[in-house]
Amino acid sequence: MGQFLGTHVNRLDRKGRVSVPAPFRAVLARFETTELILRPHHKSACIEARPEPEFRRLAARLDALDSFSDDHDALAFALFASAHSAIPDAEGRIVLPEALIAHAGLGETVAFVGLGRLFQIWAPEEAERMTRSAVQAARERGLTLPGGGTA
Amino acid sequence: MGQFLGTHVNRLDRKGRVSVPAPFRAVLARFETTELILRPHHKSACIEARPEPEFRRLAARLDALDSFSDDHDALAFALFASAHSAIPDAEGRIVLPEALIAHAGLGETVAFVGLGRLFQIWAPEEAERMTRSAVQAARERGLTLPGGGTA
DNA sequence: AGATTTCCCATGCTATCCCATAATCGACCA
DNA sequence: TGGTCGATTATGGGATAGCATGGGAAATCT
Repeated sequence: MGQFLGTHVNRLDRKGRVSVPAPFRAVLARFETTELILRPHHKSACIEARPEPEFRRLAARLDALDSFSDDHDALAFALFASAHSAIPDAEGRIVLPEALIAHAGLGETVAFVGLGRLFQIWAPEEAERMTRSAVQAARERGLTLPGGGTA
Repeated sequence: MGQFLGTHVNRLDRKGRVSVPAPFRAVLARFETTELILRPHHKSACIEARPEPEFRRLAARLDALDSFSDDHDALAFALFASAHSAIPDAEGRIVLPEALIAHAGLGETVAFVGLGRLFQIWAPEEAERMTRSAVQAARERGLTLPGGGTA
């Protein structure tokens, strides 16, 4: 399995630890890393997690910009300043930083939502609401993928 | 045979397992995979199943969209968040996730409906009704296949 | 030293594998 | 052409390994 798929709800314990779903860890291995880069999503109340190589790919796009421009600085801040590194321990758990827990409004349980090359961490209720509205948007607005027929 | 053809009714056991029809497994092999991606259909009460490479083809279209747009996020959610990976075991069975069973309203038996490059899983009664009405709709509305060419 | 974090071990649970049986299909032969 | 045999398929149940989770001990920082 090469991409992050599905929604998995796990428990966030008193120490701020949570098990990364086993299938996600398998995907991580496919990226030939153990390291995850966690960032607060710039719009939504969730944490965005990428395998380190994938994050690197994203960061590489910065190089296209002039390193002395204001745009470059702003983007660099957004990308790096509130990012955290996390490596699952022997049991497959990571600790979520306080700041990110607050940003996502997480409680006792958290939902891991697979999104292909990355995944997000939501409060379970919010994750379900997002999924619902995304599916409905796809249905009503006829959102479809470019370059082809019906999904 | 390179395409999923016909309708096959199999039993869903207490553990949520069901045998993938042997001919379908043969088609899967043609795709050079053992992995299936299962998703709830966004409109109908059924499960949609694709060979992993076929799903990947679909997902690749997302890359055409700006990765920070709202449309991209919504689409990614709709596509990935409720997807499940399934690999037939040595006996050719897969387990259907609880959420998908509920979505499709499945009971003791399930119908596998071949649809070419993908197949769907329905409650048998619904499957029969669908094929009936689909044929009728095609006849009444004079539906034809796009892409022309020889009959 | 106190507090916080990381590592390590223990446990219940669930999904996965494995084997055994039954039913079906197709082939081959008379 | 009808019947029998063989092989593959579908299905059921039990064993096993992996996973999520909780608590405690060692290590680290301040």
